[in-house]
Amino acid sequence: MSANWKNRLLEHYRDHARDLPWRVRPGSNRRPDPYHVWLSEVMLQQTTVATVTPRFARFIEKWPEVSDLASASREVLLAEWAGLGYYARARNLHGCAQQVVALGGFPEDEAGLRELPGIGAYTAAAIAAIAFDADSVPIDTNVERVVARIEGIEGPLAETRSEVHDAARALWPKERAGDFAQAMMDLGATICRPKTPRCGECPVSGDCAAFATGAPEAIPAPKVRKARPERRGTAWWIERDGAVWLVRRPAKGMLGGMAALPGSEWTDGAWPEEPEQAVRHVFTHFALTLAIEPRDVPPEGEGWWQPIDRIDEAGLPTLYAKVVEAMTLVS
DNA sequence: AATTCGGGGGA
DNA sequence: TCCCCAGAATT
Repeated sequence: MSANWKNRLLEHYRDHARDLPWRVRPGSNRRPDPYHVWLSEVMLQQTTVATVTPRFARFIEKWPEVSDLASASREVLLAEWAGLGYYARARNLHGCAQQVVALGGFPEDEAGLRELPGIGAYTAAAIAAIAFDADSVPIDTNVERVVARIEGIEGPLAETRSEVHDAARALWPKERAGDFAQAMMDLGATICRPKTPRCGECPVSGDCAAFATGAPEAIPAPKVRKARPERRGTAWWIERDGAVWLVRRPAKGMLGGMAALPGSEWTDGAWPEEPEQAVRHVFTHFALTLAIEPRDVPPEGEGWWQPIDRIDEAGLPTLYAKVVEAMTLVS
């Protein structure tokens, strides 16, 4: 047992690392595939490991190399992303893959990676450290929470973020920065959890200021949450010969570029009359109740007839998948 | 500095 | 129900 908490953390990581498909074993001589590291990091932005794991496998099976992803069509890529949310990630993923191919490979330093679409401060540092063994400091919410607790930095992260980041950069080791990052993230995900930390299993609790207070879960302070507005809208269900009329949403904004059912705008007001059928879907910053209105004739504009028995191939985001679910349960 | 972007796992 | 997740881009 090492006296230094950073070494104890790395030893704990060596013995208890989560076995994730985009990883190599800690201490391995091999480096992970930069394509795998990049794809997993983008998928994991605001998305849990449990959700990402099966979707990552499907992407790699479908597009084994970054060049395969670059040459895929935008529509097919978005359809494969359907249900994962934050669809700007999928649009940027496509552009990023094409730039990487044009560059002849991934940039190996943080600054080069940061230039690519969909790669921000965290992801650039993570790829540089994990794939290329750079001494960068990837700070995600796990790292923020673990550092805030070890250092005893109280208050909501919105107020303490710069202090926490300074502390993280100060304590981060120059060697094995990628292993240290993954060790910190595993600790945050499995032991140093937001609500009920398992300090009894933690290899560094003896060096943790939050543990010493007796209420480690109180750091960081919970964020103040805004109320979620209610919105309403209508989706048109236009069915003919076993097919339904779909449209593609505008490239930017909510569900940008995704396949969708046609319909009205979403507004704060009520409907003229209460709908017979509706689905409810909760987004991060508003909740939507979407009335389903059967129609006979497609609206003006682009669209296509999608066979309902092959609706999966359209790649509908979850909101519209719920509508399809509701309409096909009836018949 | 605030807001906009999805969705689901797990308590 | 509610919280939170390997954040980025835009305003």
